[in-house]
Amino acid sequence: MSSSTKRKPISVTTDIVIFSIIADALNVLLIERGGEPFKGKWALPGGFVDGDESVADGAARELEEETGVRNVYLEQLYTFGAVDRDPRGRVITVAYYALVPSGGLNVRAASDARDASWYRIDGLPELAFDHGEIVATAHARLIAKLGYSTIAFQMMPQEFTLSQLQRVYEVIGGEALDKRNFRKSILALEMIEETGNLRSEGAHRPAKLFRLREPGQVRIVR
Amino acid sequence: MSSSTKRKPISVTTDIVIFSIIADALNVLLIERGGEPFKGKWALPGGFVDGDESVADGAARELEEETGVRNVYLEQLYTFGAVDRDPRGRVITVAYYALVPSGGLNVRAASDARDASWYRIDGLPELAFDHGEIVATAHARLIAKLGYSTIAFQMMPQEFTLSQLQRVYEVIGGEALDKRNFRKSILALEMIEETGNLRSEGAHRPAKLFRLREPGQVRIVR
DNA sequence: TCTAATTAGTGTACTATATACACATACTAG
DNA sequence: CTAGTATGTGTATATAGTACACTAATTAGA
Repeated sequence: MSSSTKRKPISVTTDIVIFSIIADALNVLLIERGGEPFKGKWALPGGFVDGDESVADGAARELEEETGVRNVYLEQLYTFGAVDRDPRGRVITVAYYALVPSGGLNVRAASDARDASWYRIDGLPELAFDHGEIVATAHARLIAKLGYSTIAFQMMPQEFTLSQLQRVYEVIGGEALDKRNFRKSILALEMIEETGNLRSEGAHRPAKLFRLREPGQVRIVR
Repeated sequence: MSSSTKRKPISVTTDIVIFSIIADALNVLLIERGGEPFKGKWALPGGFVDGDESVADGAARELEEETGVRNVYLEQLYTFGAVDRDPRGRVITVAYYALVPSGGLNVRAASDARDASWYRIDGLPELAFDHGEIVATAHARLIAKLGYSTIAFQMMPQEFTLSQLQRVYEVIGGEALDKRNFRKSILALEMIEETGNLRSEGAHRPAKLFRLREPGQVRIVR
């Protein structure tokens, strides 16, 4: 490795695309920037990696600082390293994406007085830096992984109905699914079990509640 | 983003897992380290990212410096960011993997007088840094992508026979495939066409040669 | 030049998986 | 007690994947 040439220092950040299903729509958490550059624009939560923490730890720390949640699904997405992606200088970012269960989160309380809010993925404002590209990459990854892994379970609360789970698949996948075939294929995975409880939430038959057999486990299927 | 705290500087490198099929086996290109740390140990080709080049450009540059090849398949793999992965200090690496067509390469000539050589993936020496983990990650990615993309075509020379292609799938996937089913599924992709030429290389019927319709194109299939 | 050896090249029947589809059930609101 | 609404369930069909055996074209050597 070359050691004599002077190298312009490169700063390293993490940015996190935090997904959650809210009101039957896929949402992303954004932070309004308080300072330049891109003051007033919306951006992904994130920040510089400390010298004494791993990149993954930095991402988990930022996630907790912005949302107050721990132990949610967090996966490295891609590293964005264009020369001019940050006007302040040479900054590369290791992007992650996180899945937060529906309704499990009071974001504003945890978000350090900065203006944070959820935006529907199909109604995003203009984003700072290259964060639009990062969100698009994360969205594509999420859609792809829905098809060959059990990642969708990571967006469910502790107890959930099969109809709720189906709505998650439909909202992310963007197409309606057959109820009987959906239930057949989900139950065949043997990832969930009945809790024995029912949920009544309307003028109709109550739904059985299910839980994950091994929370946190994500399998590759198909 | 915090700006007042002093940050220990983080250096950024790229490391590249260069795969090629040689003598019906999957091989990886390694470089013998000439200096400390890990002097004499084998390591992945790679080096520091310059301040005025993108991370992807840095990877492509390292690839060309070590192998002399350009325009081969090169994909970002994963970013390895553990605190203590490099004894010299805080260094994170953006790992890539590359696919080089069989027989298209004279590595030693291009490799800048350092000792470079191919190792079978099932007979690797002990590697420097966390490069063993990087190779394992790349190998897993390659096997997975074989199953849902047309990435295998990127390891073929300009003209190739269907039997050659089948051997690539068999060598990477690690299991024998049925000849008729293999040909049926490959031709159904409509990715290749006959060149009209034949290759005779032994005491048997000559094989039809094929070429990619759109070289460089990689599709997601299935 | 004939025979043996070797790899190339080809189709069909069967099995497993995925898809399409309709009605009874249990509850609430009025 | 009736109307409305979301839950819960099985079967038949279509599609995709898998298993399987022989002929063709060449070279080497008897």
